[in-house]
Amino acid sequence: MFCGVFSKMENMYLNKMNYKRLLKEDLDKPSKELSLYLLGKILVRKLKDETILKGRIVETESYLGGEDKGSNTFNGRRTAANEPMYMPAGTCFVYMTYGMYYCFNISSKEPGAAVLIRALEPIYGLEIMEKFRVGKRKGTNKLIKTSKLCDGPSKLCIAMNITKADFNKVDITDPENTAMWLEDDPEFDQEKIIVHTSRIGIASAGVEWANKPLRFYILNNDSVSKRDKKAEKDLESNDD
DNA sequence: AGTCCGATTCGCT
DNA sequence: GCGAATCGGACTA
Repeated sequence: MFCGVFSKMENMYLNKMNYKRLLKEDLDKPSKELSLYLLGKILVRKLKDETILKGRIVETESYLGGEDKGSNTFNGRRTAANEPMYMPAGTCFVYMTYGMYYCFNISSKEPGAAVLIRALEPIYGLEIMEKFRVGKRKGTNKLIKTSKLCDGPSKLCIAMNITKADFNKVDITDPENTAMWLEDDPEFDQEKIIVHTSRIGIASAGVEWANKPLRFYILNNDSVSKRDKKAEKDLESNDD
């Protein structure tokens, strides 16, 4: 990728009109419903120097409160660290995991529940995303395929420069917040097939909750973090 | 493509 | 102390 040169995808994007910013009422939905609603929506990031980065949400996971053993809020647990999950729908919840990565969630309507944004299809600002991703790694300067820039919950935080310090507890629907927001894409094909499958990385929650179909992704999208071939095959056979 | 492993900080017990 | 909603590199095949 060369400086100042737009990719084909970016040029396509530039020809489109501006999309509508999502409002509080758009996100005021229970976690599972919000997970599905957010698929296809555009996450927009404006850096301090006004650089714009955009990615389409292609994979989400729901974390419920109460009974959900995979959730930080299991059994009503409420601490300073998980407080954003109890805040109004549209509140960003950014936490550190494995000592070195962030995960970005958006809280949903029910107290103690949220949606983890697991993957984006990079749409705009690819060069800058790549710079953030490559810069974070030590050693190699190897280029990263566009579809691999944001194909994981922490990769997308690096590529979009989403940090806990800047975004935890921030309302993504607040018009005053011009650093990050969500946009609708009226041209997104709502008929796209959505795969419902198990969540990633919560085996220690036990099989019952680890296996619940609370992860959702767009079928055949290259930027999905982990495909479930069995679930995809089952969809196929139901489709006849 | 699948599996294994080390990195590294923080919040909870 | 312990373990984590992960990632990338190394290795196998």
